[in-house]
Amino acid sequence: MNTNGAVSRLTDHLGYWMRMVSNHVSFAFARRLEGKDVTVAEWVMMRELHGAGPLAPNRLAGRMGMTRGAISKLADRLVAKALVTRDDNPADGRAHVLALSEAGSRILPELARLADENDEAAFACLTAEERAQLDRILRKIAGSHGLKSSPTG
Amino acid sequence: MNTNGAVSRLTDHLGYWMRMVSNHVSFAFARRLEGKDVTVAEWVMMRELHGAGPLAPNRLAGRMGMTRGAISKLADRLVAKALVTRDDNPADGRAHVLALSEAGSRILPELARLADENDEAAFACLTAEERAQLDRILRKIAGSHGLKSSPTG
DNA sequence: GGAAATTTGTTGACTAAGAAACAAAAATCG
DNA sequence: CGATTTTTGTTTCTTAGTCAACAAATTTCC
Repeated sequence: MNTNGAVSRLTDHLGYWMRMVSNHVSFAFARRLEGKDVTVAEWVMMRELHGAGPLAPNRLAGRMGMTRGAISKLADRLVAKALVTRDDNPADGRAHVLALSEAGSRILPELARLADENDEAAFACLTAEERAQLDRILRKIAGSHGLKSSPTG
Repeated sequence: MNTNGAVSRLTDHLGYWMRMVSNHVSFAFARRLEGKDVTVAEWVMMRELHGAGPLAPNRLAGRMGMTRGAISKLADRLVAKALVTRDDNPADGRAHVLALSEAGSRILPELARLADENDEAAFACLTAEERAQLDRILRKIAGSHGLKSSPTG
């Protein structure tokens, strides 16, 4: 393709459709989160803290594919909303420990339900076999590129 | 899934893997564009102007899934780099006409080549059949949600 | 044990986007 | 025609990131 200097069509790229669909799913989820006073990035952090337990900001940065600076400010917001707690790490004077607060734990299932619904709605048009294929293919790509984190942007 | 109030795993969501892979592809492309002094959003606008010919900012906003404000500033940057021209529309005193400049047209094939290479590299791990499946599935999802624009974010 | 290097979290400057307010031009419609 | 409404692009303010500089604490390595 594109061997003769011609410019291939934008829509020939799998990456184009990937971005389109991915963006749609993210936007749809953001819309669902409206009214819960939680952003997608905030939900990802809460979800991460739920799944992995209390974590240092540094570890979260790695898992979420964000910089430490971004995590610092994101945690600020969640602490301000009282959904996450930030404590000193007694074992290391530099480090902190971020954890879900009581209130955070309480609303998490509701947010998770919205996430489930969003995923369900986004891929409702696919047959079970197509979903399985998509799942397998996406995991194969992720595996082949060593993707383990979950970038938010 | 999640019928008993339990919080399903984050990685159970197709949307999770979609975002992960999509983000990776976009990041990889941004890396390829480094040194060309062109951002991904700038490339998308140039590509759009190449494919559809001169366009009003308003039309571009629709096609690119961005606000008019964002297009205005994006065009500012491209005009400053002399890759795009912005002229008054003689037929409508409000409207403008954005078009690829001579220089923009000249570097576009090189950028398109980078896009092709990026797509190729991103999905190199897939068999021809898997690519066809992925392409079909993504287009099916996009079609079912009426996605026609190409959001940049 | 102590100097140097590294790690950790925060901060400030910057960037790119969205939302809303705006002015100018065009379209609508009595 | 002329008043009102709509469209168009810009601008301002806000948001949410990155990057780089930084201070404090820890680790490394003689």
